[in-house]
Amino acid sequence: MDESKSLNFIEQIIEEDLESGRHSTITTRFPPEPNGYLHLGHAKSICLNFGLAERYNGTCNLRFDDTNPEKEDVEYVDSIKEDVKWLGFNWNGEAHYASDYFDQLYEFAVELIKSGHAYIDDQTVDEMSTSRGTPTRPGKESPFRDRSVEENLELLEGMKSGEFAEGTRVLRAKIDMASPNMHMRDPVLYRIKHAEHHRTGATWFIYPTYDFAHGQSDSIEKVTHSLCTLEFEVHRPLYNWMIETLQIYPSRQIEFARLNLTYTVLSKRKLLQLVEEKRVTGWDDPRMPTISGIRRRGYTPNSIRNFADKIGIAKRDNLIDVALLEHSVREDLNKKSWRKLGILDPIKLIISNFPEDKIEYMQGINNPEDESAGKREIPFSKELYIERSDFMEDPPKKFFRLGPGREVRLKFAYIVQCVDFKKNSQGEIAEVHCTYDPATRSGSDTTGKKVKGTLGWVSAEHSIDAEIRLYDRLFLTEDLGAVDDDFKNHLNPKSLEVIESAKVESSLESATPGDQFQFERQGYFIVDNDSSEGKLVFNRTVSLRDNWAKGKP
RNA sequence: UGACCCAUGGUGUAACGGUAGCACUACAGAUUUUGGUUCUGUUAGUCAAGGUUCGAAUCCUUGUGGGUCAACCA
Repeated sequence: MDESKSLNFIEQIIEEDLESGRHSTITTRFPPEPNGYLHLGHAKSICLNFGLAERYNGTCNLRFDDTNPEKEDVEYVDSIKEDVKWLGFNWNGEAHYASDYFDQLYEFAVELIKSGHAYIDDQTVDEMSTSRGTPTRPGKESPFRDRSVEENLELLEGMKSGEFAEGTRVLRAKIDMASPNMHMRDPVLYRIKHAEHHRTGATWFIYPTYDFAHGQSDSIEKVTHSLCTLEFEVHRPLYNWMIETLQIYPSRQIEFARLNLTYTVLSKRKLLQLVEEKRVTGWDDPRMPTISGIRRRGYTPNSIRNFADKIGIAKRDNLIDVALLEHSVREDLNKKSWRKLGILDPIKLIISNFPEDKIEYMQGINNPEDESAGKREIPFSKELYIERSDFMEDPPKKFFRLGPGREVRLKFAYIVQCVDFKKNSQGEIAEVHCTYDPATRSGSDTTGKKVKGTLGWVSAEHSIDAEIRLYDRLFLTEDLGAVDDDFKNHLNPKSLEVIESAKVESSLESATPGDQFQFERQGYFIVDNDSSEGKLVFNRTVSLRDNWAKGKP
């Protein structure tokens, strides 16, 4: 189908492996630590791992890398599962956990000791840190490095049964303290933690480190291609050392560049700060780049998957323009959303020659991109609301909207001409007075009249009030990776503007949370969960492209 | 001041020794009862210098620039 599409470097590796017969099928995995909410960076990885499995008829596991109990929680496990499902992916079988393998991992540790490849080190954290050396200077071997197998086994057993206090000793691999790769200088394999684990409870007093758990878990699950981000590149020699030394299934680690987005932070640590310091309302604040945030904002699974597709996979560092993300939602929503009329900042428009009590029903096209969406009836009357920005007392030539004497079409309705306007005591426009031409009714216009502008409107009497939350980018700085002061200094103070009483068309009365619409000429909106009986709350997902606003100074 | 990784328009990403293509952005035009959509077009790129070759974005060397690594985090 997409034969013509060029392959990224990982797909090339996979196809080679398939062709050479090295693998007959592939297994990938998405391995989050359940210590926070997933964000767009994870979405890239999810789409990669699950997408590859789909494409090559393989399988993709969901595996929680839960080796650090203090930071982890089931709350995160649940949200991660929900987010993966929301993106439309199904993991193979049940979710897996590194903690499922704690017994096996312990056996591996015993094995390493027996073969002389691991030892218990009693040095303090500081001692170990100094003896590890620096990237430019080799480290020194620990004085405990040559303990006997028996003693090591005994001590490990002691660590396991909780005999020793936290921090008193660790299990280390015996590799090479002079290696130019810091990760090969006798890395820590097990540390003592007398902590409650969200799944294994209090059964363990020792927990494996990432380096001892991750690769082995891949191997246990017979993961063929273990994809991770570039910063793990230096761990690969260790990953392979474990496979060779333990003689276990040879999963292959392949690294790709993580996602960076303009005007966005994608780091669990920083996002956590925003939540904890209440700079946002929570992990699912619609301004957050978390999956739960963008979902609430109105981004669709489809738009995220398309986005992931467009940004590609490579090894070079990148900074993706957030405009590409916005393009992806607009593309998706344009095809699917039903159009509605909604006025964010209303002013009255009164049609002086329209009968006082008359109500006419206009035919509204639900979606010009999809004829099967059909039409709806929209009540039209003498008093309407239009957008404040659609009228100017003294408009420039290129302004295609209303001004004294000017004519515009009211969408799906009549052409009106402005004959007068009134201001309030603050000097703001309060009312615009027009006359309409009955012969210009939409669909049966006999005049052949052409106007430059078409305006949205709602009937004053029939429209319903709504709260609309307009979101803008959370940060003002394009490349937040390049700032050296506190990233929070770059927060956009106007990232949220709440409009308390917008006027929207009456057909929205039955809208429920999660429903998505386009307000014509405005943007895409989703009904928020904060909506209650009689009070709709909309989140603006993204505005429409606006070539007029762009041209203005 | 060591090891490893990376370098293609403004931003991403292809081209696998043989015409540098695609998407986004920007700009211009056409269509339009959304200043939306759609369509057409324009600007714009191989980090540098050497080398190999009939031919180099691609291979080699050197340089330059960027990134990663010194948690009992992942």
